[in-house]
Amino acid sequence: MRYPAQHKQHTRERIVRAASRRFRSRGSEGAAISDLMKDLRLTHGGFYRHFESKEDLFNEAFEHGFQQIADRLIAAAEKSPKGGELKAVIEAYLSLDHCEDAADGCPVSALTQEIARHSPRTRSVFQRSIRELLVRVSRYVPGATEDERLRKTGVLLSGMSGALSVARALPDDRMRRRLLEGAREFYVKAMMT
Amino acid sequence: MRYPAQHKQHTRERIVRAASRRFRSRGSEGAAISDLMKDLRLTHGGFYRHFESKEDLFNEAFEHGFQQIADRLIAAAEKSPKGGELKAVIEAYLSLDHCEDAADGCPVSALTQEIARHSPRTRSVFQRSIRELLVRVSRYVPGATEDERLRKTGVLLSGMSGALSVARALPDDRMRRRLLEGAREFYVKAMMT
DNA sequence: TGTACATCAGTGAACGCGCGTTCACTGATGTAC
DNA sequence: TGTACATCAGTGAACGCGCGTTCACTGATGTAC
Repeated sequence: MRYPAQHKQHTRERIVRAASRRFRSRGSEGAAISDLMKDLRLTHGGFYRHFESKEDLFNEAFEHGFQQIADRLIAAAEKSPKGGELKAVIEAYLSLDHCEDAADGCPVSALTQEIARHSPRTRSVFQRSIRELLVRVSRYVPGATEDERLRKTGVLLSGMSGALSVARALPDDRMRRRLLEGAREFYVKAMMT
Repeated sequence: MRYPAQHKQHTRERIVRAASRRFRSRGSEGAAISDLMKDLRLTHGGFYRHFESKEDLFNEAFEHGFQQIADRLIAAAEKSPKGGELKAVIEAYLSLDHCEDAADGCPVSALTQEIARHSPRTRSVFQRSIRELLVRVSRYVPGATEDERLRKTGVLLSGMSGALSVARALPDDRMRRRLLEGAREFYVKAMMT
């Protein structure tokens, strides 16, 4: 059957959103295309009307995740009291909420390790995405020059993503909370100076 | 044919070592048992004389990787001048060598994200392994109490693993070096106080 | 000491399953006339 | 305005492949006698 003009684009966006969640919570190999399509009450055959390959979807999906986490960190900063923006960013990133919700969380802490093993194409999409994230977040990070702020933001975000990844792998709730708490304190203190 | 008494154990250890390297460089899904066994000039059928399942091997393999990285960091500390131990640990972890050699590198920066998606059994092996690593490395980290030193070590190692994972995913060599360098400077400075 | 049998690490074919991808088909709506 | 045809998002069976796991078999050496 023939669909209204914007129908196709709408479906495409729904696929990206659903995929982005699934990839972040299960990894790219843990999320099958037929399951993705089932999420949207579609069948797997139609997938290839929208994307050339699973890898193409993967790339778009984590790009979308990068925008989502940037929006979220910026929202946290903007609603915090003047001067507390960076602290708010750190506490949002290293929150228990973020730890427990990988599906809507930062792609860096969910997918970096497998992206390192993906194709050059995927890795360059990753590089572009993370650079944009850094640019957007760096305005809350102190530093004499733009360059210095970007550098510090890179260290901060990669460091926090490591803490979050480890926390998610720990089965013991207490140990997980202690790591997150320790990391929050550490980065807030170390980044303020 | 029947083999000498210690033959079986020897083969088992060879499998663990080969698997440990392969898993760290390709992930657990990227390393097939038949390839692992081929590395040792054996066939895949014999694998199950040594391990109950691939998951069991995976667990032993990353445990082995944890010991390896601990040995390496301690060796770096021990051969550094008095008072420079922590700096040596940080610079060894965040070295370009370590970045380029995931196969013999730290399992945290190679496998944590997928371990978070593995079974509780695997995650508890991970927890035990990382705790041992922290205990061994914490003696070079300043802090008033053992507890404080462990905490700081956890933040440090998880943070460095994040920087290393991101660096490995970046396709651009310059950006990778800058991140590693920035992280080295940051952690050396922040951890000394 | 010699003989018959047991052992068991390793072999390689086979099984079963999941999954990415392809493809002939459907059928409601748009377009040409 | 009405009719014939084209379009194309979505369907679902089928294909091909990789891979974890199983299993009957091999054959050199150890053990029982």
